[in-house]
Amino acid sequence: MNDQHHIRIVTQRDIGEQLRDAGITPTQQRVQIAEILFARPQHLSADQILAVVNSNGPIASKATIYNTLGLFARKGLVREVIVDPSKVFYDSNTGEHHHFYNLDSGELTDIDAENVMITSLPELPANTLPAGIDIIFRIRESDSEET
Amino acid sequence: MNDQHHIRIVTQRDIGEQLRDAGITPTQQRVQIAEILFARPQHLSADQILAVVNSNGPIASKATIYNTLGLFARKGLVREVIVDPSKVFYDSNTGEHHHFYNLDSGELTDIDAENVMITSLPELPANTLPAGIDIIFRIRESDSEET
DNA sequence: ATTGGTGCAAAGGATTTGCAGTCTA
DNA sequence: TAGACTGCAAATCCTTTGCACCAAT
Repeated sequence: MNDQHHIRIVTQRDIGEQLRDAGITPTQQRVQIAEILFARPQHLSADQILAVVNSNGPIASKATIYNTLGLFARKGLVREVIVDPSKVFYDSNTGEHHHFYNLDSGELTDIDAENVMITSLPELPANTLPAGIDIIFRIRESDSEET
Repeated sequence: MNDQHHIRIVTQRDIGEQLRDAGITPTQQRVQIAEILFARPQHLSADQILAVVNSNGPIASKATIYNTLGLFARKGLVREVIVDPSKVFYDSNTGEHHHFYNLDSGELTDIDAENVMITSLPELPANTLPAGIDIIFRIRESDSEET
């Protein structure tokens, strides 16, 4: 059990380093949020992160969650996924990939970039540079009602 | 000038027919909103439509705009484009196509579907059906600042 | 008359902001 | 200690809702 403890500390240090490398001061709240996000590739809303962060006692406020997620996104640590007008998802998978969005469950699923090959690219408008491609496959449950 | 008038009336009738064909009762407000949207393929936010509709005197309220746009979207007359967390765009082009989204100007531009060929499609999750594909090329002005 | 549609204002939910207090370096 | 970061609450912004009034059948 001491090893367990040791491992957790090491993990935290690594995250601190990562944040520092990204030019972010690793505060307690930021490390906590980063730990949750980077535990595995996942898609969480600000609200969900707030709930998880504070599940063992109050650690961060709503404002801090938003500030931190915005900061992480600007620094490229997470990717904002905009598929639902009502909220933004933060994706801890920053590799090139796309998404399924289940309209019925609201669930977001990764699609590896190599499973979606675009063979023909459009010409960019004058004086513009590419800033990213989002491909969203909207899906529904096979038994869901038709509108 | 009488011809002009005549033409406008005919146009309105056509839109009324279109709405009826879509199962929508063509009220004055709905026709006005449809006229604006279908004048040409374009991308407008609820707010912009509100402004245009009422530019020559108050014709529709904010609630009616939202109700109508939601109705049109459910009936397949317009397509909701979700690229900006702060607002939804309504696209009067319902043909298959994709978008450039200029992060600096907020401008949305159509890309003909034939200019984006996807050669490899991912497997859908179990028990789901396709409900649409959105492809968004995010771009920025070539002279814009890097974060 | 009945049903559906509209307007207004209030309610809602997500995100941002201002400022005082707290932590990091 | 100085500057950065956080918390709280109020403020914003977009969108939805509730309910009374108006319009069409």
